[in-house]
Amino acid sequence: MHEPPAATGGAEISLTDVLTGMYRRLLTAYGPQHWWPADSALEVIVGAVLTQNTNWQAVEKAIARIKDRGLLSIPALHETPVDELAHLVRPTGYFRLKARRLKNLIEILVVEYSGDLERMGKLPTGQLRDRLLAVNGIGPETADSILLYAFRRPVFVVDAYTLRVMSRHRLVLPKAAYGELQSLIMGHLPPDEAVFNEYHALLVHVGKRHCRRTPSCPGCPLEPLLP
DNA sequence: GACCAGGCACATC
DNA sequence: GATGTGCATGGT
Repeated sequence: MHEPPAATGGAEISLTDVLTGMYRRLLTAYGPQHWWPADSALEVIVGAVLTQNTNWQAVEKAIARIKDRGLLSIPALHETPVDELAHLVRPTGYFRLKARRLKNLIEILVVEYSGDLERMGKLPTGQLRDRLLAVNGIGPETADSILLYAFRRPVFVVDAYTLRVMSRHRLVLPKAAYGELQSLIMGHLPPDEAVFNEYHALLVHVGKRHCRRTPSCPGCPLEPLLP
């Protein structure tokens, strides 16, 4: 994995420089995003499942409903019937599916780690990721969100906004696979959990406002990015 | 009334 | 390996 040699005229820019420059521009324009908006690691995990293909406002409602009933704990979620959980997370859509997915995750937490997130957190990052991915309903983005925002591992989370922003700026093709974009980014940035945390949040923020399929992007802090 | 939102699993070719 | 489809509510 080599950086392109610096051009004699100083015109060439490495991917590391591009990614670092994007990060700096976004942070300057928008400031720290304070992600993940949650009070506990368990809340991050629940939110990560509920936000699948769903806007965050709906997730907040659902989490509030769970909290209001005092069910935001591993034992309580484990005891809650799946139908009752489905009712609570209804605002997020796919509610039967998501209730089942939450139960799948809670089940392995209880059975394999005594319902103790800290015990699960003793696994090295690679093994932790594999274990999460083996749960039905936990895909790469959900697993990586949990790794980064609940377990604070230096893993870059790729999502629809990441792809939108990066492909618009020609760093990858619009149809790039998850792992392709993730390894591109992680291969060119040092593994810094705090930076990955902030960077992903900033990409979501800018992606909601810009980088859509429009010819120009007035007001975007990333424009112009590349020559 | 479309269209979108911080995906994923599964079937089919 | 690539592509298509079901899952579903709520806001704009």
